Amino acid sequence: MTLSPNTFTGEYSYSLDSKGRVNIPARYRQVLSNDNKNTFIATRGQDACVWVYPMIEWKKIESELRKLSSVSGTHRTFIRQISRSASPSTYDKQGRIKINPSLISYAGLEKEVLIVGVVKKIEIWNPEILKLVDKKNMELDPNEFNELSTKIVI
Amino acid sequence: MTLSPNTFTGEYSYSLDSKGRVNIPARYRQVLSNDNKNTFIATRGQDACVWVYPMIEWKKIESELRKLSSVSGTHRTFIRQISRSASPSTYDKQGRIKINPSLISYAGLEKEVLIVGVVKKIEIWNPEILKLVDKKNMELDPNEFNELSTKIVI
DNA sequence: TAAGATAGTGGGTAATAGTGGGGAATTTTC
DNA sequence: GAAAATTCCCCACTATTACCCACTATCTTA
Repeated sequence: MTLSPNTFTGEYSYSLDSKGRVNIPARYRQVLSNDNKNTFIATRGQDACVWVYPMIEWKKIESELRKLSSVSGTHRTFIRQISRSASPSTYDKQGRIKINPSLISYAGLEKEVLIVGVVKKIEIWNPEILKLVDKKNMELDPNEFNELSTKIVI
Repeated sequence: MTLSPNTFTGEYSYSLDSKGRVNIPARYRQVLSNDNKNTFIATRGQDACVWVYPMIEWKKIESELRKLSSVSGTHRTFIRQISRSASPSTYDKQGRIKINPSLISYAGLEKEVLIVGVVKKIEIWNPEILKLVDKKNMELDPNEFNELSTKIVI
């Protein structure tokens, strides 16, 4: 039952408690490689959700950001936008990480929360919002979908 | 919870006290390598904010300055600008550094202050001003921005 | 199907982090 | 050289966080 390390699939319904903690599904914790030091980085998703990277994966992004130059205004803005919402959290004895308040409000999270594994990272959604976003996307980009399907064979 | 040394992410809301002191977030102090000797260098940002470098990172900038002839004209001007207003500050027992009055007025800082980790350095903003700057930047170069994000963010 | 093990949820408490201010030491100014 | 101002170091209070324990639900295995 050992899948590829640091690879997340499947979805789970968990709860966000009053202290802003969410459980990372046991299966996700089990596939984490040791060099992650039980640590994830939570940040704003492109969609209205929270993206959670295992530490190793985030470091790749970080090293790309380091290569950008502060001489360029666009680069500065870009670095700031990505970096400002990123905060690390090591999971506790019960397997929970802390999501900070600004991320919770960005993603509109309430008590019931949907955790979705999207291969390299994990998404945390308000299930209501995901339902809406899904619906909209399906209507919007049937073409892009077709295009994708020629590239990726399942 | 040990991420890369001397790397700053996330944002924090702190206050600038009547003596011109701001707290450096505990998490930032924790990732500092020892050779920084608890010292930061505060200087004018390219945007309307204060840039705060850990000492080690600042030394790299100084060495760029010494190699002036080998870098481009813009780069040279850039380095000179930030170098001339730079002043070091070692944080006190409570983790605060002193920001000198000319920097405070340059960045338009008031009591409430936003501290943003931008990977190699730290920015200190008046939150109102950052909001305006953000808005302007987003409108300015959406294309380059998207290009960057497809390359770097996964 | 019973019993042990594992997983998820909630909450209390000790330790840490942030804020404000006092007073000694040092520098500046007249 | 004395007074004033500034800087630096320390202490104290409060809010927040991280850590720990306990309970329940679910899954596994005999």
